[in-house]
Amino acid sequence: MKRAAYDGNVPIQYGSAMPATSRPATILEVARDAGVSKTSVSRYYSGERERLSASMQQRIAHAAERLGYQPNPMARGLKGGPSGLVGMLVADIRNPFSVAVMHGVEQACRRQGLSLMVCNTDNDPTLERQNLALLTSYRIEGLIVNAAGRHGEALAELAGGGLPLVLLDRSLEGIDADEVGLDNDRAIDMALDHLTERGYRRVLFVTEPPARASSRQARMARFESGRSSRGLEGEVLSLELDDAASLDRRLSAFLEAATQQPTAILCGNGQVTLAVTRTLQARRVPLGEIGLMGIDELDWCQLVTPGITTLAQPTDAIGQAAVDRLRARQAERTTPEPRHERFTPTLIIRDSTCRPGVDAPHFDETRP
Amino acid sequence: MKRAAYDGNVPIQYGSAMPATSRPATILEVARDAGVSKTSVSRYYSGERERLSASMQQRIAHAAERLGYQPNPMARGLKGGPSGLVGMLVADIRNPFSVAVMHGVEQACRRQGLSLMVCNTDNDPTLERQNLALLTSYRIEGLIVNAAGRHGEALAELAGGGLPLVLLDRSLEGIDADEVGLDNDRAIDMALDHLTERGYRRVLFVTEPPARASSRQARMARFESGRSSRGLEGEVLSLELDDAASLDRRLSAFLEAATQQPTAILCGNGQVTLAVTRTLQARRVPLGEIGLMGIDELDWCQLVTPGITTLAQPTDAIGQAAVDRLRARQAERTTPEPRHERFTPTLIIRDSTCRPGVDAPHFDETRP
DNA sequence: TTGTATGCGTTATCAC
DNA sequence: GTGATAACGCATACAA
Repeated sequence: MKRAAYDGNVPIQYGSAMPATSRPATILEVARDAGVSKTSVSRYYSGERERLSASMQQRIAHAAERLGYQPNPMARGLKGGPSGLVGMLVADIRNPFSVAVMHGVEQACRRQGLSLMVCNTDNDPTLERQNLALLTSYRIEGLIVNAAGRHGEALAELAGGGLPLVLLDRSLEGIDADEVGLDNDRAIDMALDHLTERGYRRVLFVTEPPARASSRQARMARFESGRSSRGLEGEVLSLELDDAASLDRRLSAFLEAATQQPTAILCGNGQVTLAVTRTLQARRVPLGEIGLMGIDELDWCQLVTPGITTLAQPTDAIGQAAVDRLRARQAERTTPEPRHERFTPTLIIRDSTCRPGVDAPHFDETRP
Repeated sequence: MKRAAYDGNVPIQYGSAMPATSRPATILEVARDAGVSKTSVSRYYSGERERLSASMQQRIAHAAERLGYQPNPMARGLKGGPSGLVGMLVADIRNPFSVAVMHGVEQACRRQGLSLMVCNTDNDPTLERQNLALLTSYRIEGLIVNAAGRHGEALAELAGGGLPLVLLDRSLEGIDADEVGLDNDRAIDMALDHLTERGYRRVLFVTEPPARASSRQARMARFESGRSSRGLEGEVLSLELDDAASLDRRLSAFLEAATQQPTAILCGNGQVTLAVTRTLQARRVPLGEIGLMGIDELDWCQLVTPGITTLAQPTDAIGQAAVDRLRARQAERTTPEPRHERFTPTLIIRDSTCRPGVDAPHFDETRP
């Protein structure tokens, strides 16, 4: 059934590329305007441009520009074609590390001609499920997950259903998916080596509860084994960061314990570093004399006197790798062996790990 | 406008309910399984549930759950129905302020049963245009923009075409859109009042180049008028933040100028505060003696000795207001008078604006 | 209350 | 090379 609006006289003379109506132009309108069939226009936009005659290409290009035509991804998606969409599930959008990786993912997607659809779960399993449903409903071609990881079943099913899946900074049992993230063992080793070298003999590892995140477990486990193998004293402190009072109490208890050993604190991630630094400052704890070191580099780590030593993750590379894995999975029809890609952090030494009178203050290269 | 499909009344179940095939179930399959027509299933999910008999509701619900059915938003969108999608254009996803507002927007959307699609433009006009095309191609029902604002034409066209548009922290000439953001005049006044009260008589306002962002212009203009009306000395320093050397040079020139007046620096936004703080620390400038104050509250402002005084924006409220404006525009068919919503910041006083020997050190309530 | 028929914009399968 | 036509999954007038 033809509608009058489509018959013949498509309005003319738009200066710029602007649709006639508020509604975007359709492939049919372009076809009419160019005097060709829908099929040809479709071919023009579906990578079969070479199979069209030069004159037809001209006409289509011209008409499309005049009408401001732009293929409708909805309609494309309906037909089951590639959506050009990659989904990403982020546990906490306000976490700078997540944002940094997201930025890397986004850049990589752009280079591949893909669009990224990000969903924040706010660490809420319900939201995680809803967002998962939303993403799949848009027929994403791949999914990058950096979320709590309850409901592994849902993810497992998606992966089993053939959706390329990459786990970021997480691993999930029984899931056939690629993993990309920090080399946690290496990171902890680097941290312990550095602290040992600086003369600290007693170390507290502070982490958020590891139950829900495998990377936290990995770091914690490596810390324990690495600490004892190096003959260091110390322990692990695992708690929710929103409970500032508890953190203060337990941190103080550790620091005030009767011991002569030089003491340091190692923070399991950036959020922990923030919370711990707050507490230490409130207690007027002298940084350096009490060592402080964190995983994840943040804007302010060089600003807090005397500068906080960190292990910086290569976030852009991690994001890029995640997208690469997705593409690789997409290319091979056969599901390959799940592959794990682990990145080595960069040690940024500042004076929070410089004991006064023992080492000469380190020159902070990141300082202007 | 009905939007029953995603209002949360329909639990989306993974795990127990999963289609046999990897491809999601369609409305037709549910209809078959339940022994009813497509239409009835459609009605069930389109807010006309009450008009169906109880037994039919039962059968549909059961079948849908068994098959893991979930309406396909692509197909829905094709028919021109409400997409349930709100778009957001962000200039810089790594800017904590933008992320904070985004989080507020997201929460508000969730409460309204809307989904949010965020696009980062990385301050790149080309990307801005591409992302704009992407968003519109998904038939978003409203657009929240916090981006550079070149290509105002494209936005103007969209708004003219009836797309509800909200400008965040920006205004664009000749655009008929709502605006939500900080009350810039009030913020600057509060800052100048505070600095004056603390005895500073000479103030430098540091801002990124205001050409592309109206809020920067507004703050700058108000600063100039407010400064002179208060009889304060000072000037405006406008520069790109990536040029650290230039910032260092010009900042030093200002501070070292021969004058007896107590001097302070006011930072136009969080990014500026970060860059300026870096420079001051490198120069070993004593904060407080030289006043420092910033617009935007950041994680680390309380950590940098002796704590940086800031004006905190109510980011959640701003995000919520943006979505509210969108809904209001959506409701009224007639385009109402563009409305501007301006929020008052909260002054968080720390010791970077406490001159030694003049005021007793302020007790920082944000410190534990 | 429930079902039938049609169109939304696109791509794939044919035919010419 | 190019074009007609049938799906794709859903919503909606319209019919019963």
